Amino acid sequence: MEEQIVELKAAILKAMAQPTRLKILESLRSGEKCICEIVPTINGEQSNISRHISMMQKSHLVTTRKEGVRVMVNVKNPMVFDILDKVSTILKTRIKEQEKLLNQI
Amino acid sequence: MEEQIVELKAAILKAMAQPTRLKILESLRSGEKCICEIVPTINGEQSNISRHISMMQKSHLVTTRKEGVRVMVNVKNPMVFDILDKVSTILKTRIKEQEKLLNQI
DNA sequence: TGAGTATATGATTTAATAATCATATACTCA
DNA sequence: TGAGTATATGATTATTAAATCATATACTCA
Repeated sequence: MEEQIVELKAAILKAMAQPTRLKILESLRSGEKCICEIVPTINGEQSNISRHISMMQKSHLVTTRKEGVRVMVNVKNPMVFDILDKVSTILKTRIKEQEKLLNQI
Repeated sequence: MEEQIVELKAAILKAMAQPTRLKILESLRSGEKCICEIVPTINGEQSNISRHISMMQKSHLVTTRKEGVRVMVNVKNPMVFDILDKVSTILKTRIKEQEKLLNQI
């Protein structure tokens, strides 16, 4: 696989691989939200969330549009949620395995 | 969603979100490989690859076992490949869209 | 127009990452 | 046992990331 492609793929994953950004994405499962709604939902700092959204926009993970003074954010490709679901499943599987090991003691 | 859970999910994604680690994972699609095989396959530096594999092991993404002097590596949960596939699809979709825009010029 | 609300961004600090070189460790087999 | 191969790791360097505070910008509406 070519270097450029690998880097583009890594960038997509990287844009998801951060707690604050994960929370933002999860909060967008229900659809488009303005930043002013996301901030209290995930209980974050406005400037920090603004930066993370700007980062995800540059990574083509979310789209934004202005509505008056507000900035509406949406996930560009819903397949992102499929990835988040898979990550959840991987985590659940892992925790179940750890529980099994514990029960053997 | 609880902070701990979000951090665990982010850690899983982070373990994938790096070009060298992506290459290592891709090289493991065909199954278990020793590090000495991975190094020339992805054309990387031994010490660097060793560190990345150690990192992915700590993140529970891969498992390793010793076979003589060799260390055999395998992806722990094949669902990781599903995620990589989705990332590919997202990237392809994006590039197709960009092509469409170009054709409008 | 001016107050109020929403968002962006400069500056700073702290921490984490990735790569590289050199070297140590561990195992195998002649 | 000793050479050769495979892997790990300490030390270093350079880069990037994340959070925070303060402030700037932009839009709306009374």
